[in-house]
Amino acid sequence: MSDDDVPPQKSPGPKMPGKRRKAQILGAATELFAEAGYEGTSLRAVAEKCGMTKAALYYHYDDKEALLKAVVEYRLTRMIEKLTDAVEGVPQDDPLARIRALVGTCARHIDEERAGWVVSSRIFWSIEQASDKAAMIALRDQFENLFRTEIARAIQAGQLADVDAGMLTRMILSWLNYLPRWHRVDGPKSAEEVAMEFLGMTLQGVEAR
Amino acid sequence: MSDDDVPPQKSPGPKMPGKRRKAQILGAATELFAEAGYEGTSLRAVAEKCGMTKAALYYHYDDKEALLKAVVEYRLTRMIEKLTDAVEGVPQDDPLARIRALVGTCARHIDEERAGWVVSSRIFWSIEQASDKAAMIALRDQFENLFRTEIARAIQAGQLADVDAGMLTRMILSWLNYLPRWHRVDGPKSAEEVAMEFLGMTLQGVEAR
DNA sequence: TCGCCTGCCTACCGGGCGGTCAACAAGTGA
DNA sequence: TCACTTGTTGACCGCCCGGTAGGCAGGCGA
Repeated sequence: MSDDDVPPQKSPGPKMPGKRRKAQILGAATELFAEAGYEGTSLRAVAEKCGMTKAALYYHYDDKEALLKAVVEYRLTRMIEKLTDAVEGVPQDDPLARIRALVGTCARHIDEERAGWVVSSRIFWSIEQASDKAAMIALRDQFENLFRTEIARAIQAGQLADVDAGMLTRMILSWLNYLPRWHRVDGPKSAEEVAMEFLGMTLQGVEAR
Repeated sequence: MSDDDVPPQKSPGPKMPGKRRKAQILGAATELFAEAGYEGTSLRAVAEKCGMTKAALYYHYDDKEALLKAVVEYRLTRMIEKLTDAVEGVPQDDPLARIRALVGTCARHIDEERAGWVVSSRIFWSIEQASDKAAMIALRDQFENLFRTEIARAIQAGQLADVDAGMLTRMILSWLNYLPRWHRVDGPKSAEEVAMEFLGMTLQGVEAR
C-alpha cells in the first residue's frame, strides 16, 4: 500500500488571473451554445473546453443562465459599440452613407463573431421566461434603433422614398440576421459583400424599368 | 385545438384509432418543440399533452429524433404542396405574378402553421449531425427551388433586372423565414400583407428617384 | 511568520432524461 | 370460444444533468 495522505494532484489548475478565465469561459460557452443550443450544451462540456472542472465554473458565474446572459449582453454591447463608431465617421447630412456604413459594419461583425451573434439573435424568441429579459431587450432595441433612426432620417431628407421606416428596418435586419444561416466563410463572397449587394438591390429595386 | 375529446374513461387509455393518435402526437410535439426547442422538450411533456404515457409514444414513433424528423418533413411537405398549387393557377408567361403568388402563399402558410415552421426552419442549422439529414435537405432544396426557378425565369423574360437569381432568392427567403420572429398575430398587418409590402419594396426599390 | 483571499479540486446529491419491458384490456375474425 | 392484433400502462434502468459542500494550494499583505 502506498502512502497517501491525500490524492496528490500534480498541477491540474493553471490558475489564471481571473479576468482572463472569465473571458475564456465566455468564449467557450459562446461557441458551444451556438453549436448545440442552450439546452443542448452541458456545463461539463463548457468546463472541459476550458480545461477545468464544472465546479470551478461556479466560482466565476452564478449559474447556467447567468452565463447565457453574459454571452448575449457581451456580444450585443460590442455590436452596438462598433455600429456607433462606424456611424460617427460619416457626416450627418448623408444618411444614405450612414446606412451603408451600418449595414457593412453589422455584416462584418456578424461574420467575425458568428457564434456569439447566432446565440444572441436566437435568444430573444427561444427563452421567453428569462428572468432578466428586460436588460437584453433594451440592448436589442438600442441595436435596432441605430438602424431605424438613420432610415427615418433618410426618408425625411428625401433620400429614400416615403415608405414605412419600421417596415424597411425590419426587412434589412431580417436579411442581416439571416446571413449566418446560409453564408459560408469559404464562399466566393464575404458577408460584407453579400450585405452590400442586398442593400443595393433593396435601394434600387430589382424590377426591370 | 389538438385535443378532440377527453373521454370520461377512468384509468385505462382512451385507445385511439392510431392514425389520429399519430397526428395528435405530431401536433403536440410541434408546439412544444417550437416553444422550448428540441433539446428543451421532454418526451414526458409531449406524452402528457396527449393525455398518455411516455411509453405509449414509443409504439407510434421509434425515438425522439424520429419524432423531430416527422415534424419537419410533414410541415415542409405541406408547404411545398401549397406553393405548387398556388403557382399552378398563374400563367407561365407572367413570372412576376407567379412570384407574388409564391410569396403571399408562403407568408400565409408560415402564419397559419407558425409553430411547425419555426421548428422546421430552425432544424437545418441547429442539428448538424442528424442521421437522416439528406431527406430533409432535399425537401428544403425543393422548397427553395420553387422560388429560384420563377425568379430566374423572370430575369430571363426581362421582367426583373439582371441580378443574381440566387442572391435575390436568398434575400426574399430571408425576410420570409424571419417573419414569425417579430410579426405578431394580433398586430395591425397580417403576415401576408407584410410580405407583400416587403416584396413591393424589393421590386421597386426604396431609393428616392 | 501568520492569516486571508483567490481559484480550483474531488466527491457527491436529487432528479429528470431517453428508452425498455412484460403485461394487459379491448376489439376482430374464424 | 379462442387466438391474434392494437394500443396502452406502470415499473424500472443507467446516464447525465445542474448545482453544492468542503477542502486545499499558492500568492500576498502585515
